[in-house]
Amino acid sequence: MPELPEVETIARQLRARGVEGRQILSVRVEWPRTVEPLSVAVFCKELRGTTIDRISREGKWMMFSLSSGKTVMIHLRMAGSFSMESGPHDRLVLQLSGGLSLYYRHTRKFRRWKLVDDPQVILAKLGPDALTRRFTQNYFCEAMRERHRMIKPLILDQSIVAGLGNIYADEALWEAKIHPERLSDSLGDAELGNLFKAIKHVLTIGVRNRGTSLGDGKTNYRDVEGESGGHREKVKAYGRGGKPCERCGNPIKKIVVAQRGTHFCPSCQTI
DNA sequence: GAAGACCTGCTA
DNA sequence: TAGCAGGTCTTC
Repeated sequence: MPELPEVETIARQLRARGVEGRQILSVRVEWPRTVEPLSVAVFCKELRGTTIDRISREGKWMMFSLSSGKTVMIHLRMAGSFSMESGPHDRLVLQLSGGLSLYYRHTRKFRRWKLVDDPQVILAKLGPDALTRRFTQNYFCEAMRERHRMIKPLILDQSIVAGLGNIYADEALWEAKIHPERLSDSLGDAELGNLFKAIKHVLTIGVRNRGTSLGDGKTNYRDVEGESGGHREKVKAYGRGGKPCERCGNPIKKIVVAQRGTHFCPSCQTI
Protein backbone atom coordinates (compact mmCIF):
# COMPACT_ATOMS: atom_id res chain seq x y z
CA MET A 1 0.00 0.00 0.00
CA PRO A 2 2.24 2.78 1.08
CA GLU A 3 4.31 4.32 -1.66
CA LEU A 4 6.22 7.58 -1.44
CA PRO A 5 3.19 9.90 -0.94
CA GLU A 6 1.70 7.70 1.77
CA VAL A 7 4.98 7.41 3.68
CA GLU A 8 5.58 11.17 3.34
CA THR A 9 2.07 11.87 4.64
CA ILE A 10 2.61 9.64 7.66
CA ALA A 11 6.03 11.19 8.41
CA ARG A 12 4.57 14.71 8.25
CA GLN A 13 1.70 13.79 10.52
CA LEU A 14 3.99 12.18 13.08
CA ARG A 15 6.00 15.40 13.15
CA ALA A 16 2.82 17.47 13.43
CA ARG A 17 1.73 15.31 16.34
CA GLY A 18 4.95 16.20 18.11
CA VAL A 19 6.64 12.80 18.03
CA GLU A 20 10.03 14.42 17.39
CA GLY A 21 11.80 15.33 20.58
CA ARG A 22 10.01 12.75 22.70
CA GLN A 23 11.72 10.12 24.73
CA ILE A 24 10.88 6.45 24.26
CA LEU A 25 9.78 5.25 27.68
CA SER A 26 8.95 1.69 26.71
CA VAL A 27 8.64 -0.57 23.69
CA ARG A 28 6.17 -3.39 23.30
CA VAL A 29 6.59 -5.80 20.39
CA GLU A 30 3.39 -7.76 19.74
CA TRP A 31 4.68 -9.65 16.69
CA PRO A 32 8.32 -10.53 17.26
CA ARG A 33 9.20 -10.88 13.60
CA THR A 34 8.40 -7.19 13.05
CA VAL A 35 11.90 -6.50 14.31
CA GLU A 36 15.20 -7.43 12.74
CA PRO A 37 17.99 -8.34 12.85
CA LEU A 38 18.16 -8.03 16.65
CA SER A 39 16.24 -10.06 19.18
CA VAL A 40 13.17 -8.36 20.56
CA ALA A 41 14.81 -7.99 23.97
CA VAL A 42 17.91 -6.27 22.59
CA PHE A 43 15.84 -4.12 20.25
CA CYS A 44 13.65 -2.89 23.14
CA LYS A 45 16.65 -2.26 25.35
CA GLU A 46 18.41 -0.23 22.65
CA LEU A 47 15.36 1.99 22.13
CA ARG A 48 14.33 2.51 25.71
CA GLY A 49 15.49 5.83 27.14
CA THR A 50 16.55 7.33 23.81
CA THR A 51 14.86 10.34 22.21
CA ILE A 52 13.44 10.47 18.70
CA ASP A 53 15.39 13.48 17.45
CA ARG A 54 14.20 13.54 13.87
CA ILE A 55 11.75 11.80 11.54
CA SER A 56 12.73 11.64 7.88
CA ARG A 57 11.90 9.75 4.72
CA GLU A 58 13.84 8.41 1.75
CA GLY A 59 11.93 6.53 -0.94
CA LYS A 60 9.51 4.30 0.93
CA TRP A 61 11.70 4.14 4.06
CA MET A 62 10.91 6.16 7.16
CA MET A 63 13.70 6.91 9.62
CA PHE A 64 13.64 7.79 13.29
CA SER A 65 17.02 9.28 14.22
CA LEU A 66 17.67 8.50 17.86
CA SER A 67 19.68 10.45 20.41
CA SER A 68 21.83 7.35 20.84
CA GLY A 69 23.17 7.93 17.31
CA LYS A 70 21.38 4.89 15.94
CA THR A 71 18.52 4.96 13.49
CA VAL A 72 15.27 3.01 13.37
CA MET A 73 14.43 2.28 9.74
CA ILE A 74 10.81 1.44 9.07
CA HIS A 75 9.35 0.02 5.89
CA LEU A 76 5.57 -0.20 5.72
CA ARG A 77 5.55 -2.81 2.94
CA MET A 78 2.04 -3.67 1.80
CA ALA A 79 -0.20 -2.63 4.66
CA GLY A 80 1.75 -0.82 7.36
CA SER A 81 0.41 2.23 9.12
CA PHE A 82 0.76 4.28 12.28
CA SER A 83 -1.80 5.48 14.74
CA MET A 84 -1.84 7.36 17.99
CA GLU A 85 -4.59 5.07 19.23
CA SER A 86 -4.61 1.31 19.67
CA GLY A 87 -6.47 -0.84 17.19
CA PRO A 88 -6.53 -4.26 15.55
CA HIS A 89 -3.26 -5.65 14.15
CA ASP A 90 -0.98 -3.47 16.26
CA ARG A 91 2.44 -5.10 16.00
CA LEU A 92 4.65 -2.68 17.93
CA VAL A 93 3.86 0.07 20.43
CA LEU A 94 6.12 2.90 21.61
CA GLN A 95 5.21 4.66 24.85
CA LEU A 96 6.57 8.19 24.52
CA SER A 97 7.15 10.94 27.05
CA GLY A 98 4.25 13.32 27.57
CA GLY A 99 1.67 10.55 27.58
CA LEU A 100 1.83 9.85 23.85
CA SER A 101 1.67 6.32 22.45
CA LEU A 102 2.61 5.37 18.92
CA TYR A 103 1.09 2.24 17.42
CA TYR A 104 2.58 0.50 14.39
CA ARG A 105 -0.05 -1.56 12.63
CA HIS A 106 0.26 -4.20 9.94
CA THR A 107 -2.46 -6.66 9.00
CA ARG A 108 -0.18 -8.95 7.06
CA LYS A 109 2.73 -9.05 9.47
CA PHE A 110 5.20 -8.20 6.71
CA ARG A 111 7.86 -7.09 9.12
CA ARG A 112 10.43 -4.36 8.73
CA TRP A 113 11.77 -2.38 11.68
CA LYS A 114 15.53 -2.28 11.56
CA LEU A 115 17.82 -0.69 14.09
CA VAL A 116 21.03 0.36 12.34
CA ASP A 117 24.19 2.29 13.18
CA ASP A 118 24.24 3.93 9.78
CA PRO A 119 21.17 4.34 7.55
CA GLN A 120 23.44 4.58 4.51
CA VAL A 121 23.90 0.83 4.65
CA ILE A 122 20.32 0.59 3.42
CA LEU A 123 19.90 3.91 1.63
CA ALA A 124 22.98 3.41 -0.53
CA LYS A 125 21.13 0.59 -2.30
CA LEU A 126 18.38 2.98 -3.34
CA GLY A 127 18.35 5.20 -6.38
CA PRO A 128 17.60 8.90 -5.84
CA ASP A 129 14.31 9.70 -4.16
CA ALA A 130 11.85 10.60 -6.92
CA LEU A 131 10.86 13.93 -5.37
CA THR A 132 14.35 15.26 -4.71
CA ARG A 133 16.58 17.32 -6.99
CA ARG A 134 18.96 14.38 -7.17
CA PHE A 135 16.41 12.68 -9.42
CA THR A 136 17.08 14.58 -12.63
CA GLN A 137 15.77 14.12 -16.14
CA ASN A 138 19.29 13.42 -17.43
CA TYR A 139 19.87 10.71 -14.87
CA PHE A 140 16.47 9.15 -15.61
CA CYS A 141 16.91 9.14 -19.39
CA GLU A 142 20.39 7.63 -19.11
CA ALA A 143 19.18 4.94 -16.72
CA MET A 144 16.35 3.97 -19.06
CA ARG A 145 18.45 4.00 -22.23
CA GLU A 146 21.27 1.91 -20.87
CA ARG A 147 18.93 -0.91 -19.97
CA HIS A 148 16.84 -3.20 -22.12
CA ARG A 149 13.88 -3.98 -19.91
CA MET A 150 10.15 -3.38 -19.86
CA ILE A 151 9.51 0.14 -18.65
CA LYS A 152 7.10 -0.64 -15.82
CA PRO A 153 9.26 -3.05 -13.82
CA LEU A 154 12.16 -0.68 -14.40
CA ILE A 155 10.47 2.34 -12.79
CA LEU A 156 9.39 0.08 -9.91
CA ASP A 157 13.02 -0.85 -9.29
CA GLN A 158 13.95 1.07 -6.14
CA SER A 159 17.66 0.90 -6.96
CA ILE A 160 17.02 3.13 -9.98
CA VAL A 161 14.48 5.55 -8.56
CA ALA A 162 13.06 5.31 -5.05
CA GLY A 163 9.43 5.90 -4.20
CA LEU A 164 7.23 4.54 -6.97
CA GLY A 165 5.00 1.56 -6.29
CA ASN A 166 2.36 -0.18 -8.32
CA ILE A 167 -0.30 2.55 -8.18
CA TYR A 168 1.86 5.53 -9.08
CA ALA A 169 3.78 3.55 -11.71
CA ASP A 170 0.53 2.83 -13.55
CA GLU A 171 -0.58 6.43 -13.08
CA ALA A 172 2.68 7.88 -14.41
CA LEU A 173 2.65 5.61 -17.48
CA TRP A 174 -0.97 6.54 -18.19
CA GLU A 175 -0.17 10.23 -17.90
CA ALA A 176 2.86 9.91 -20.20
CA LYS A 177 0.86 7.73 -22.66
CA ILE A 178 3.44 4.96 -22.55
CA HIS A 179 2.55 1.25 -22.70
CA PRO A 180 3.86 -0.54 -19.58
CA GLU A 181 5.53 -3.25 -21.67
CA ARG A 182 7.52 -0.88 -23.87
CA LEU A 183 11.23 -1.62 -23.73
CA SER A 184 13.14 1.09 -21.92
CA ASP A 185 15.72 1.59 -24.67
CA SER A 186 13.00 1.95 -27.32
CA LEU A 187 11.70 5.16 -25.78
CA GLY A 188 12.59 8.46 -27.41
CA ASP A 189 13.75 11.64 -25.71
CA ALA A 190 10.29 13.18 -25.75
CA GLU A 191 8.68 10.06 -24.31
CA LEU A 192 11.25 9.77 -21.53
CA GLY A 193 10.91 13.47 -20.78
CA ASN A 194 7.14 13.08 -20.51
CA LEU A 195 7.50 10.05 -18.25
CA PHE A 196 10.00 11.85 -16.03
CA LYS A 197 7.60 14.78 -15.62
CA ALA A 198 4.67 12.41 -15.08
CA ILE A 199 6.52 10.59 -12.27
CA LYS A 200 7.23 13.86 -10.46
CA HIS A 201 3.70 15.06 -11.11
CA VAL A 202 1.73 12.02 -9.91
CA LEU A 203 3.84 11.77 -6.74
CA THR A 204 3.55 15.50 -6.02
CA ILE A 205 -0.23 15.39 -6.46
CA GLY A 206 -0.30 12.23 -4.31
CA VAL A 207 1.51 14.01 -1.47
CA ARG A 208 -0.77 17.04 -1.84
CA ASN A 209 -3.80 14.78 -1.48
CA ARG A 210 -2.29 12.95 1.49
CA GLY A 211 -1.99 9.63 -0.29
CA THR A 212 -4.20 7.16 -2.08
CA SER A 213 -6.55 4.59 -0.74
CA LEU A 214 -8.65 2.29 -2.86
CA GLY A 215 -11.98 0.86 -1.79
CA ASP A 216 -12.99 1.44 1.77
CA GLY A 217 -12.27 -1.86 3.52
CA LYS A 218 -10.39 -2.16 6.77
CA THR A 219 -7.16 -3.25 5.13
CA ASN A 220 -6.70 -0.07 3.11
CA TYR A 221 -4.23 2.67 3.69
CA ARG A 222 -4.94 4.99 6.58
CA ASP A 223 -2.88 7.95 7.65
CA VAL A 224 -2.00 8.71 11.26
CA GLU A 225 -5.35 10.44 11.79
CA GLY A 226 -7.21 7.39 10.46
CA GLU A 227 -8.13 9.14 7.22
CA SER A 228 -8.04 7.17 4.00
CA GLY A 229 -6.25 9.71 1.82
CA GLY A 230 -7.80 12.05 -0.71
CA HIS A 231 -6.16 10.70 -3.84
CA ARG A 232 -8.71 7.95 -4.49
CA GLU A 233 -10.89 9.96 -6.87
CA LYS A 234 -7.83 11.20 -8.74
CA VAL A 235 -6.64 7.77 -9.94
CA LYS A 236 -6.82 7.48 -13.73
CA ALA A 237 -5.66 3.93 -14.41
CA TYR A 238 -4.92 1.87 -11.30
CA GLY A 239 -7.83 -0.35 -10.31
CA ARG A 240 -10.00 1.00 -13.13
CA GLY A 241 -10.02 -2.09 -15.36
CA GLY A 242 -13.07 -2.07 -17.63
CA LYS A 243 -13.92 1.55 -16.84
CA PRO A 244 -13.62 4.24 -19.52
CA CYS A 245 -10.31 6.04 -19.93
CA GLU A 246 -10.85 9.65 -18.93
CA ARG A 247 -8.85 10.80 -21.93
CA CYS A 248 -10.35 8.77 -24.79
CA GLY A 249 -13.33 6.87 -23.39
CA ASN A 250 -12.06 3.42 -24.34
CA PRO A 251 -11.98 0.85 -21.51
CA ILE A 252 -8.91 0.60 -19.27
CA LYS A 253 -7.36 -2.86 -19.56
CA LYS A 254 -5.83 -4.95 -16.81
CA ILE A 255 -2.92 -7.25 -17.57
CA VAL A 256 -0.06 -8.78 -15.58
CA VAL A 257 3.44 -7.38 -16.11
CA ALA A 258 6.33 -8.86 -14.13
CA GLN A 259 3.85 -10.50 -11.75
CA ARG A 260 2.13 -7.22 -10.92
CA GLY A 261 -1.41 -6.24 -11.82
CA THR A 262 -1.09 -3.49 -14.43
CA HIS A 263 -3.74 -1.07 -15.65
CA PHE A 264 -3.45 0.98 -18.82
CA CYS A 265 -5.40 2.39 -21.74
CA PRO A 266 -4.73 0.25 -24.84
CA SER A 267 -5.69 3.08 -27.16
CA CYS A 268 -3.76 5.95 -25.52
CA GLN A 269 -0.77 3.86 -24.46
CA THR A 270 0.34 2.03 -27.57
CA ILE A 271 3.14 -0.50 -27.73
C1' DG B 1 12.97 -12.99 -16.00
C1' DA B 2 10.11 -15.94 -13.02
C1' DA B 3 8.35 -18.09 -8.94
C1' DG B 4 7.99 -18.66 -4.15
C1' DA B 5 8.14 -16.74 0.56
C1' DC B 6 6.35 -13.73 3.94
C1' DC B 7 0.93 -13.05 5.84
C1' DT B 8 -4.13 -11.78 6.54
C1' DG B 9 -8.45 -10.46 4.85
C1' DC B 10 -11.52 -8.97 1.39
C1' DT B 11 -13.96 -9.96 -3.06
C1' DA B 12 -15.59 -12.65 -6.87
C1' DT C 1 -13.19 -21.46 -1.95
C1' DA C 2 -9.86 -19.55 -4.88
C1' DG C 3 -7.67 -15.54 -6.08
C1' DC C 4 -5.88 -11.27 -5.30
C1' DA C 5 -3.72 -7.07 -2.75
C1' DG C 6 -0.37 -0.86 -2.40
C1' DG C 7 6.40 -4.60 -1.47
C1' DT C 8 10.55 -6.52 -1.03
C1' DC C 9 13.75 -10.65 -0.79
C1' DT C 10 15.73 -14.97 -2.06
C1' DT C 11 16.47 -18.60 -5.17
C1' DC C 12 16.39 -20.60 -9.22
